[in-house]
Amino acid sequence: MGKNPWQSELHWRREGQQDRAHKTQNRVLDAAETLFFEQGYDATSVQDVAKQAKCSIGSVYHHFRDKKAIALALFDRMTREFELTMREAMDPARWNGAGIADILHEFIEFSIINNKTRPGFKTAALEAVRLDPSLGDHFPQMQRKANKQLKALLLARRREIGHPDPAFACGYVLDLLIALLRARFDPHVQKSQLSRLSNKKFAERALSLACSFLQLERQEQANHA
Amino acid sequence: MGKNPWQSELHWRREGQQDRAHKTQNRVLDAAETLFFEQGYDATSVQDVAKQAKCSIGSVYHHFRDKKAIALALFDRMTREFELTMREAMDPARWNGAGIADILHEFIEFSIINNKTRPGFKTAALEAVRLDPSLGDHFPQMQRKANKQLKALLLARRREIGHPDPAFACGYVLDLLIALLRARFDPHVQKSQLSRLSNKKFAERALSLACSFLQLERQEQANHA
DNA sequence: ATTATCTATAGATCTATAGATAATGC
DNA sequence: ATTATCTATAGATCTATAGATAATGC
Repeated sequence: MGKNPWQSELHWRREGQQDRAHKTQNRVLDAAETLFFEQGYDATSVQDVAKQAKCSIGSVYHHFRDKKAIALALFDRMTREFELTMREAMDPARWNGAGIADILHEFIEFSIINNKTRPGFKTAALEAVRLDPSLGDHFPQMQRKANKQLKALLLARRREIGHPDPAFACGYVLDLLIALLRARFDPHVQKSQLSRLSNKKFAERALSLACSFLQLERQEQANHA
Repeated sequence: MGKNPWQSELHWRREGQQDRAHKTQNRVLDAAETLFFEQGYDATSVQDVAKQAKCSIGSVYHHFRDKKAIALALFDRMTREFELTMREAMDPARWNGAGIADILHEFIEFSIINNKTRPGFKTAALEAVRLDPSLGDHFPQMQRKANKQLKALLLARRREIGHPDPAFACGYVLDLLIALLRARFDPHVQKSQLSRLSNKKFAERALSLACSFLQLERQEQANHA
């Protein structure tokens, strides 16, 4: 019997020893990412995942303890990617000389791109939490952390802000932008006037709304873009 | 064999002849509304629904052709309720003497209440569309219609609006409010600063944001509330 | 007499495992 | 020698139906 293969760092995924092991695991996760997003976790059978990953169902179960483990490993993979991106993006050094408008502009652009390339992120997170409620705080916490860092970047430039309560205003503006982005990109949401605008126009309007709410004084827009 | 019992107006639901038939059907739909919202359609078995509705699985299948039919009938029931409410709420006669701020205030309050009493509405709609893609436009169309009527109510008061493009501004403001409401009430969304505000504060801020975007001239707020 | 309800179960998945076969890399 | 892959299948649901029993209301 030897040691329990599931007692690795990620207890739900086998620690592969060969090269093809890692490749197969990633193919399985890619397949799951696609299918869980398109059809949902419950409506996707492990057989479906195996087929899409071009391997057998036995192989899937060799690498993942059970179906749930696939979803959890997928969430883990996405989380790592997201945190890596955030660490880079939020580095204060990157933003020397940039104004609030620049930062918000970049945030909007980044979110638009991210929503296109990783449409299944939110779905995967929700599924993971449903399957393992002990994860319940992980995703919100991660987002809250990103929000906090972003807010700090803005507040470091509070001289630009005309709003009487800069701390509140920054938080509110970020919530507002996130809400707008979701309204536009979440496929679960009705198509509205927001989705009829071009990406460019949408970004423009969102930015100008945010700037006017903050009552920015010097509109030093996009001088590094 | 007689005539096909499913060939009624709602082809997925049996036309009940007795009193208890209607009661049972409604109990089944109530059960489905609860369980589909809590666990999702796929994760809920027909057995679960029968148990929650306090009837047998055979009874469920007597009234509904298959599991899918339950979800479609539920969507149908919710849609009818929603349209009825809308018809009343949007009646222009109801709004004689009211200003834009009054209307928006009421819209926000109504949405808050509705989100509490019918949390499963959106979920049910999404499930219905997933099960029968030919319904794909029904829900967005309904929302678009409601939006249009609301927009008309606002535009009938365009004298109050200072924004240079009132038509665009009204559409944008409604999208904005809907996005904010979703960000606050959609359980699928992270808790943010928005959810930490009290309902009253939240409504206040949202309203004031909307009014300032429209550049309302006479702020005749809540003179009938 | 007709309609609604119940119990029991056939048949179709779907998850997960067992055991045989093939590939890897020390 | 060890690790990964495959095929075949046991066992657990879950959907949907058949057929018997009970309630309704003309």
